[in-house]
Amino acid sequence: MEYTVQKLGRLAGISTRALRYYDEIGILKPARINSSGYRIYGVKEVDRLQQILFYRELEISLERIKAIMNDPSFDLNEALKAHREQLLDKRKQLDLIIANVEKTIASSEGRMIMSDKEKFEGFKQKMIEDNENKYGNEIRGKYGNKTVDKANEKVMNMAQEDHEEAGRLAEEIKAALAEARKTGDPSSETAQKAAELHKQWLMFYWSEYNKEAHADLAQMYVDDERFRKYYDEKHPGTAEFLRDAIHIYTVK
Amino acid sequence: MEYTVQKLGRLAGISTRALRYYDEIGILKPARINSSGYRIYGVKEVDRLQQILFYRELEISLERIKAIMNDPSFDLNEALKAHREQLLDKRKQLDLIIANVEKTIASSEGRMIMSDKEKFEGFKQKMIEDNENKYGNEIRGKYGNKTVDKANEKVMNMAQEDHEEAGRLAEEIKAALAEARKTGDPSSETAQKAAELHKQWLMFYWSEYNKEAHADLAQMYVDDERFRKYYDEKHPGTAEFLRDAIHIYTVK
DNA sequence: CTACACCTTTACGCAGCGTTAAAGTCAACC
DNA sequence: GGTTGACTTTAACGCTGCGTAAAGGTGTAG
Repeated sequence: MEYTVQKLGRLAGISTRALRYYDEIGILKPARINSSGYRIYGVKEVDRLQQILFYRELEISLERIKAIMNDPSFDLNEALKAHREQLLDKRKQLDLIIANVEKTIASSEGRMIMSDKEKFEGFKQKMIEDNENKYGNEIRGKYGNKTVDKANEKVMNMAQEDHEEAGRLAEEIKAALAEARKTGDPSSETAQKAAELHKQWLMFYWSEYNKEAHADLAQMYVDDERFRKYYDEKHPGTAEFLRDAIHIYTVK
Repeated sequence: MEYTVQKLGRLAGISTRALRYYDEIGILKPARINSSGYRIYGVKEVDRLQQILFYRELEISLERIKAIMNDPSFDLNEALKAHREQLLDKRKQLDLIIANVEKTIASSEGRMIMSDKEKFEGFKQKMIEDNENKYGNEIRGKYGNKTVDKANEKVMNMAQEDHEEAGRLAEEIKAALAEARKTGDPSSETAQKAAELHKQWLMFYWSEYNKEAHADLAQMYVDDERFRKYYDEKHPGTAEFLRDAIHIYTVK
């Protein structure tokens, strides 16, 4: 069977330009050139093109493909088996990404909540690791994995309504805190109410309440820049005020 | 948390050049520029970059990503669903290519014949031309579709271990054949053992054994140049010898 | 004060083609 | 045998997503 550029292109699903380019760079030369200068490809070229496409599917550069295929020690069978393995790996990766997209869809429809980390699961990027280490691990080490992990777990699986409810609670806490700060007294009634609200809010994320952990968390709000920023946004010192209120609350 | 180019690059697993490029094309601008002209990125930019990488993994051009992320009426949900469809398509195509590799392996081992069209299955989005293969169709007509198709099906679904086991068997057959050929007698014990091994090997690919089909296949090994080549590689006449041995084996 | 690792802009290079442009070829139908 | 229309050719520039200098400024540790 003989093919002109377009016929081979249609057969293989690539453009005529690509075939001419392959000729140009010497990775796939036609079997012969006819009297009018047309490129004519034969059976061997078809097979070679198939090989090229296999490699290209693995995102190997044409340069390297050429080197590989011109290597006299090139073992077709071995190469094919390697292809199979690599393609199976690729499929696994793809499955991860598909799972990710599905989770993201669920998340965008409010059926699920994703942690930032989850959002990027499936992408080979090592990513946040370094960063996670700086803060995440530090805090984990200090306050224990269980507390943080359980919170994460619950946050991740929490239904949307819960999230909204928690959001309302968070607003209430903010309001109560703003009110309480005017008194300047963390043991005041409003301050203690804020601490109580904070406990309730926490219970959306923690599986079980524990005074010590609550007190530790309050300290974390002061120690960790990101948390502190959240509370101190409008009124500096709020994080510390909340910590004090919670510390009083937890020993009562 | 604030990041310079290199820090953010390390965080996200991309180059500083890429970050400058993203700034240049306006897809990701730093939160601010410090007094020395350094790019400083903040939390929002980190999130945005993660989004960008997410889209990029889905093989969307930066141009489109930019449009997507700048368009306030962009429907995330719709886009995600479209992405999912594309990814599922991609997986289907990948499965086709994997099946293609499996078939090509079978073909290179002489267990199967592929039409030119088949060789590119999975690479093309659409199958357009019916490009008839001289051999494939001929032999299908001659020996029946069922035999060949069933073999294909099984090859495609075959598990890894089976494949390796089959490979070992193929080696055994080769060895037995080489041994048997010395006797020159296809009815000799070693020749019959080779035929028996060949049957076992076949059973990796056929769903059920059938003496007639086995005998037909043996004849095919002689008739078809490509199969014959595989067996005659070292010792011409081996294909015929095997055929004779199998013919004797199948009437026993 | 000196390393040295960072940062900046400018600018050319590269793969793997897509895309004209200008011109020749082939088969079919009139 | 002439025209059409789908094919082919070479030559050349364009595009994306950066890599890779080059030439210089900055930050900080020793």
